[in-house]
Amino acid sequence: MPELPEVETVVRHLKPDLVGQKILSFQSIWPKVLGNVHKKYFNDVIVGRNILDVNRRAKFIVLHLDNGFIPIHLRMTGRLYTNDNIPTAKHISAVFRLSDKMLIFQDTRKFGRVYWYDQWAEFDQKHGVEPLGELFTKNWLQQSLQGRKRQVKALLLDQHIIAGLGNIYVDEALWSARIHPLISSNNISSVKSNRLHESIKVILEQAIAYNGTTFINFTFQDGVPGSYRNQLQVFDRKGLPCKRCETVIKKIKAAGRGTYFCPRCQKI
DNA sequence: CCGTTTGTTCTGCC
DNA sequence: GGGCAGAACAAACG
Repeated sequence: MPELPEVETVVRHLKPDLVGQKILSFQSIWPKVLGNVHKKYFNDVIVGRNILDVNRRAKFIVLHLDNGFIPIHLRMTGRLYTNDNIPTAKHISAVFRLSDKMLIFQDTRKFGRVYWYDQWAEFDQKHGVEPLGELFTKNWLQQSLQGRKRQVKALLLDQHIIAGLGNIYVDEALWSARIHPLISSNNISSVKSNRLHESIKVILEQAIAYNGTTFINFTFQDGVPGSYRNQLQVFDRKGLPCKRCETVIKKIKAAGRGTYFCPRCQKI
């Protein structure tokens, strides 16, 4: 379940491998892998094009071509990696044949999708503010919370508002800022809002530094796994003592997701 | 069969 | 009609 730090990690690993490569062919193994474009058109528009850059927007890995953009969403179980040969692994959704390697999209549950946009703005405007970008200020967060009456966890998971946070890092950030996941966003004080702002930034930056968390069995091509799992303070700690006050961590449903919090540190 | 996962899409309520 | 909550959905697995 890759979130912002995991997608960022994938991008940083793939970028040197992909920039400068030419797309020779594209093969969709899983018929529904293309999200917003037909196979024939996609083939026509990308074959022979060069990869100029690779970056991240929200939870998308974006290949920048000289005539448009290929955003790839991993959803829950997607993996993107390069390989010298045609892959023999199971659950391959798609393969890009490049100048001197293969780009493999492997996805056990097949929720992941590949998209096509010829205009950056059309893709970009679908997503909210980047929590590590310049627009994510203390003021912005405070107004975004104050101006709505939504459960704060649901608000933070809403990709149209903030782009890139998922279940794990929302729970971590709310614990760190001592905010109950179900509190209505307009009832969050400016002190807590500022604390949340800081928590989100620090947690995401640290998770990136650790190459992310959430790939349970994930290793990169060079065998390095994401190790932020060892830094988690509250997620997946149901029944264990809070690391701040030793109260037993509870698990509830919030925004339809399993949600971990400390009932003493995070009061409504 | 059920629960779990993400983000989109829908339905229904106020 | 907007804002919101919650359910359904796409798929696979244990």
